[in-house]
Amino acid sequence: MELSERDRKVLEAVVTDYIKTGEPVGSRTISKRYGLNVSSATIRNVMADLEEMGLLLQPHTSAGRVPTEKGLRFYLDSLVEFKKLEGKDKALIRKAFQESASDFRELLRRTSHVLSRFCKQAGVVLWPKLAITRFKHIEFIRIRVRQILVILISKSGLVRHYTLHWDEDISQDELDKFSRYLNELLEDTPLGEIKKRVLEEMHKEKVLFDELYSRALRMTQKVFQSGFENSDIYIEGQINLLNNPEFSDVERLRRILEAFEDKSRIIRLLDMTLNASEGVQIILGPEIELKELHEIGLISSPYRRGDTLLGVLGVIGPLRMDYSKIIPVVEFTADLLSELLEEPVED
Amino acid sequence: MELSERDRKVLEAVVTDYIKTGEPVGSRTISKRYGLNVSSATIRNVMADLEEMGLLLQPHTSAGRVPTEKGLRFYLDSLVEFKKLEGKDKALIRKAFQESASDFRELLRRTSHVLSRFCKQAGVVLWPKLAITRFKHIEFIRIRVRQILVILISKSGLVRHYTLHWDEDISQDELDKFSRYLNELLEDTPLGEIKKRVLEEMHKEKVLFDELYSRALRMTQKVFQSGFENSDIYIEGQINLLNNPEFSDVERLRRILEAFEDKSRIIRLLDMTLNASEGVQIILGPEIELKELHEIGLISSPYRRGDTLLGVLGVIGPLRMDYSKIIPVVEFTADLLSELLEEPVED
DNA sequence: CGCTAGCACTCATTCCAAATGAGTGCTAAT
DNA sequence: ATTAGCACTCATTTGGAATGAGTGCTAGCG
Repeated sequence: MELSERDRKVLEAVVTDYIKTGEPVGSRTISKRYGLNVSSATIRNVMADLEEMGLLLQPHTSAGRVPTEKGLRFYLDSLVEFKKLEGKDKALIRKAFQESASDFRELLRRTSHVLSRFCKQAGVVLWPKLAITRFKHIEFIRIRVRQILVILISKSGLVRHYTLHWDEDISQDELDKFSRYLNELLEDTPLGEIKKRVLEEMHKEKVLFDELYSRALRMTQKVFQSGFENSDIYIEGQINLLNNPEFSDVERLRRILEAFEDKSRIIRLLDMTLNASEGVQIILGPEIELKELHEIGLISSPYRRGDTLLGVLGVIGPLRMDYSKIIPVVEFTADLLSELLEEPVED
Repeated sequence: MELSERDRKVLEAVVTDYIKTGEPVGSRTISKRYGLNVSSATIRNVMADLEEMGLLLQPHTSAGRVPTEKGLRFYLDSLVEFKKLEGKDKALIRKAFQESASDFRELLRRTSHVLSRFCKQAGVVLWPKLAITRFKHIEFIRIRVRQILVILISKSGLVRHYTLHWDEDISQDELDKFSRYLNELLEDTPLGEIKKRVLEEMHKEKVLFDELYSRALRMTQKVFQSGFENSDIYIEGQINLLNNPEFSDVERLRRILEAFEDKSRIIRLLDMTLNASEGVQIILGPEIELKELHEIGLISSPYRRGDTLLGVLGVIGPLRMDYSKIIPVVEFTADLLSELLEEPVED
């Protein structure tokens, strides 16, 4: 597929105009408004070529052209020109963050909020996987007979808790001993390695013959098997999607919102982009197999603390959205969040 | 306002039919389908009377009648006949609960889910106010310089946490002393009374001259001032609202969803019903001053543990919803949840 | 006097055919 | 290679007629 300079210009014009208006765009519009200095007839010929290549498509004879998914992808990969984020906007985003206390949760929620507000679409943030953070503290609280509240705190201040049902009753005193033992044993262990670490420990002599230790370890094992696996996300600004004319059809809208209702699907989607690569990524609905998400696009970027990737943030909207503006916003926000999460040196 | 038996029957018929179809209902429909054994002309006369009283209303000449808010209220207060919940349905609801582990959060989330599924509207559950539960445990974890993670656990197993910024750095050792002291001091105190309790303690002699104690208390004071106030809710099944033809208009839908986006408004609404009275309550949008909620109705009931009201659960939908079915479901679910929360005697 | 059959009237909705206009593909001329 | 010109397509708009659900009113009946 070789495109001449002019072909590319026309494709870009079509995509740009389509993104702006949402309507099929005709040859006359392009020749008049996009400064190619050729007549509409010429544009028509070019457009016919592009259609043959599968980059454009006519909803019906005698309508203008609309980019296909392939056309969009081409545009994104090699044509899109980012609008530079103005200092003013940067300042605004910065300011939106300053309002929030630096509680971790609050920070992430804020992030999804900022994204949704600045991009006028749904903003989404994937929580860090517990597995990548390090152990700080564990606490067992006896809530009632055979029911134990387990609280796990990671070094970075993430808190998870979970109610454990145990088949014999254990006194709070004994549970306190559990915590003391485990807090020492597991100090600073990456949470992903806890299971391994516990297994190792279980085979040590001092544990094999000590009822308390081995109980504590068995409990830990159970906790990490079931309780703390799942990630979570924040989605905010779903209403913004209503502004997109493509979703003013209730049936379509329902399909989208249904996909959002079951967060696990979005989580899987974001997970994909987490492991994939650096920097801003764009996923177009039709490119993936999840058919509920057929009509949406995702612009995402990982955020990090220091060298470790923590999670992903991004913007979800219709396929037709203002990529040239949103991409820089997502990129900037990811950088900013990473910066805010940076461990203060003094620690 | 005196209504004859026949008037009431007609009103009931109009409301019932309107709830079923969503269309203005005409005199002929009523005379044929609701067994009043009078002709449509008679019904017309009655309807004209009801309209004069402000219970019905004609969207335009030559349309059928629609109940006004006043009419709806009258229907709810004295006409509605509940469909008894079939044993089958009860069993289904019970079963839906059994799938969930008895983690408190999980239970409440489940509840909102069940409500939304069985009523085909949005289900909502208001978390217990912390203030009404009792103190179980507090823990301070030093996350980094001058940043302390505070974790509060109530007797019933609710967990709240919150990052505190303190103006001097405190070692983990000292923080541990704080917790030990406070855990003993505050054992079983109702959380609503903590501030008072702390103030009292601050004036005791042993505290006045002990730097550690007084610091711990000051910290507690700050924590309870800012951190743990706000309630939370679960809302699920918002998509169900899309099924209601009255919300297929995108503009209306947006107004509703906007109200949901900012949860605090719904919280206030639910709060109102918490303190108001016993049993199932119904709030019609137009009756309250929150104008974003003008077009919705709320059917709610408090849930409890033993004798203390914990929170509220309910169903949010359009004004036109199937009250005769939803009311029993809400009632039953509230009872069931209360039952599930009942403290086991052995504890 | 309450009820009802009948009729004229209203008005939102549906239907349909004609008009509109945006946009195309093709051809012939430059 | 480009473009002006033209015939053609087809979704959308427009407006007037037909439809039909429902009403209010009147006159007659038991």
